[in-house]
This record gives sequence, C-alpha cells and structure tokens, in this order.
Amino acid sequence: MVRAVPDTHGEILAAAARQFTVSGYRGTSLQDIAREVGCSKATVLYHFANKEALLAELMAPAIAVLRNLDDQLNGLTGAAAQEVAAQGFVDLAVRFRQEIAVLRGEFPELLCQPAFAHIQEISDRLRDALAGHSDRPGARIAALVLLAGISEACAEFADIPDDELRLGLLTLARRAVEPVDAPLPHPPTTEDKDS
Amino acid sequence: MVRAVPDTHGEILAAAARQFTVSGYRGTSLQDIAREVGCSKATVLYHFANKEALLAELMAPAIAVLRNLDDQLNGLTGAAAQEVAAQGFVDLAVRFRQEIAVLRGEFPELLCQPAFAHIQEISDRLRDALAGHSDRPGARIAALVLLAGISEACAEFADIPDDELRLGLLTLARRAVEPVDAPLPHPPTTEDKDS
DNA sequence: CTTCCATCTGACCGATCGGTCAGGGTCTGA
DNA sequence: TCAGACCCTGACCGATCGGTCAGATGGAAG
Repeated sequence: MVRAVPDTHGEILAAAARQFTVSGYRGTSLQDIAREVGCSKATVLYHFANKEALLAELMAPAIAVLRNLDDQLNGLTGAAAQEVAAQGFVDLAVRFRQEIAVLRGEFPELLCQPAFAHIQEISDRLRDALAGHSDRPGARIAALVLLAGISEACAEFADIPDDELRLGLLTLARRAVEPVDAPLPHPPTTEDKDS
Repeated sequence: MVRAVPDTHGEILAAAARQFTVSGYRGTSLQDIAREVGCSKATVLYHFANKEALLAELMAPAIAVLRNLDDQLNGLTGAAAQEVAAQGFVDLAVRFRQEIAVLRGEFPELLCQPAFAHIQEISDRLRDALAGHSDRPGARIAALVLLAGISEACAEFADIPDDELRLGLLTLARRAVEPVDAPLPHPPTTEDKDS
C-alpha cells in the first residue's frame, strides 16, 4: 500500500478556507492556519508566497467562473440579460458557497489586491445586467439587493442542500427582478394572493 | 459670538463613523481616528474607555430602534408580521445607513461583544417574521436575501435619496417575500396604516 | 495667588501581525 | 556514498495594534 503522501499544500488551502469562512480574511492569522494544519507558520509561507497568494489560489476557480459568466453576458440586453445573470450568479454562488462566505464583507479592501483586479467591474456589469441595463432606481436597487442577498444566503444556509437552495434563490430572483422588457400598463400587484 | 466649544467627543464619534464606514471596524485603528480629528490617540482613549465603547456609542440609537421593532413584532403572525417586518426594517436601514455600513460584514465577531448582546436573536426573529414564521426553505431564503440585501443596498447607494431608496426597497420587499399559506386573521386594519 | 479639575499629550507597554532566514531532516538518483 | 532537491522548522525581524500612565496646560473658583 502506498505511503500516503502528505499533501501539506492542499491541507493548508483547506484549513485557510475554513478559517477565512469563520473569521474572515483579516481576522485569520497565518498562525491560526498553521495551528489547524499542525505545522509551523513558516511552512505555510513555504507553500505560499504570502497571505494574499493563499487567498488568491483559494478564489481562483470561483473567479474563473465569474469571468466566464461575464463573457456570456456580453451583448445581452433586457430580460435575456436578467435571466442569464440571475441563473448564472445563483449557480455560481451556490457552487462556491465557501468562497463567497470568505469574501463576504471584506470586499472593499480585498478588491484592491492585484489578484482581484477587475472583479469590481465584472460585478458591476453583472449587477447592471440583472437590472436589465436600466438605470431606474427600482431596478438598480432590486439588482443590488439580489446580488448581495444571494451571496449572504449562500454563505449562511449551510443546512439547505445545494439543489434546494439553488431553486429557492432562482425562484426568488425571478420574482424580485424589476421587469424591464415588456413593461406592463399596471404590473401585477399583489393586491390579491393568487398565483 | 460665542467661542465655539470644541466638541472633541462628538468629533471623534463622527470621525470614527466615517472611518468605520470606509475601512470597517477592524480595519480602522485608533490612530486613524485620532489623525482625522487632529488629536492624539490618547485623547481618543480619554473620551472613550476603549475601541469597543466607541463603536457601542455609535450604534446605540440604531440598536434602540431595532429593539423597538422587535417589540412591535411580538405576537404578530403571517402576512401581518411580514408587512411590519419589511416596513420596519426598510425604515430602520435607510435611516441608519451609516451604522448599517459600519456593521456590514463584521457581524460574526462584533456580535460577541457585550454591547451587541441579543442582536443576533433579534435579527433572527426579524428574519423569521419576514418569512411569515414559515420554515419552508423558499420563505427562509427570501427573508434572508431581503434582510442582507437591504442592508447592503443602504450601505452602498449613497447617491439615492432616502425617500426614493425607502420606496424602492419596500416595493421590492413586498414583491419578493414568499406569500404565506395562511392569510391574515383579519384583513389590514383601516386605522393608522396609510399604505 | 493657589487650588482644582477637565482636557490633552508623548512616551511607553505587551501582544500580535506578516514575513525572512539559516539550517536540519529525508528521500532519491547518480 | 554522496550531492542535491524538497520539505519543514525555530528564531527572529520591523511594524502596528489597543491600551496605560505620568505629567503638561489652561481656565474657573476660592
């Protein structure tokens, strides 16, 4: 039987993901990560150039998917853009629950780091697509509330299975986005509880 | 004209609010605050027992309103609870935009501090009310997305006037909450409600 | 003038942070 | 056998953090 090769690199990555999720990037020290892995802080810095590189490697897959979604959105307008943005972001957020949880709330500072260049612009475009490229306050508000809320929900609802969470979020998103393409004379207000 | 009494205490409070909003609680040092005020770090700690006390005083009014909302929610069920929760929280979030922005993303750790005791339980009850006290995943998801998203929107949309933001958020909330199966015991009372 | 008190400060403290470095094991292939 | 690559470590570094403390300042009261 093959001697189990100790995958220290991977263990550090996993431990960092857990710690970042619980305490945030800032709130987690390299010492904390090393302690959980059971190695020295110097070992962590042997496998990763610095703390930022550790975070970057952790986030790379999620960022790649986000970039991909950004490409799909390119050229789409109106309700089509809204639907693709909603579906794409819900998928992404559910799939990368942990990564989302890590970044939660530490965006403003983290986005300055080179590893996350252009993430701000991408999420701005995503938000814009979800608003149906409308600049009406109602549409902008709905888009931001959805993006932020979906992120938070994915980070928080660890007890809900992926499929159920994805379905719930997508249903909500479709119900909540401000309709733009075919503006109805009087949108279906919920004056009566019929569906 | 009266010699302007230097309200150092208030200036520190205001500077802290600005800095916390931009860089977060953790990301702001007492030195940063002192620098903005134009005094020494020791002066900051002369007016406030410690960093936590500074935050607590900053948050006190918002927390009082939140507690008040929690009381109003007590006993309400179904659609009535949803409406009161939505309206109350939107009002609160818009009114205390800055405070919301400060707490954004630093909840998990900050809630451990004694100054914020029971805030977690209160916001859990608020979320539960917004879900119409249903434990269906769809209802729970909608409630969390709304609470988190509304907070984020208030922190972010500094360019939208209060009234417009409040209207947009409330409209979205009413559109997005999952309708509860059990309708109101009695239809909305015709008194004080002017909606 | 002296006393008192509120305000404010520079110097300092211990703790912790991210990061560096020289060197010690261990395995492998020549 | 031995050189060298790889993995890992303790000791250490400078910076910064929140917080303490003795003392300077200055105005009001006696």
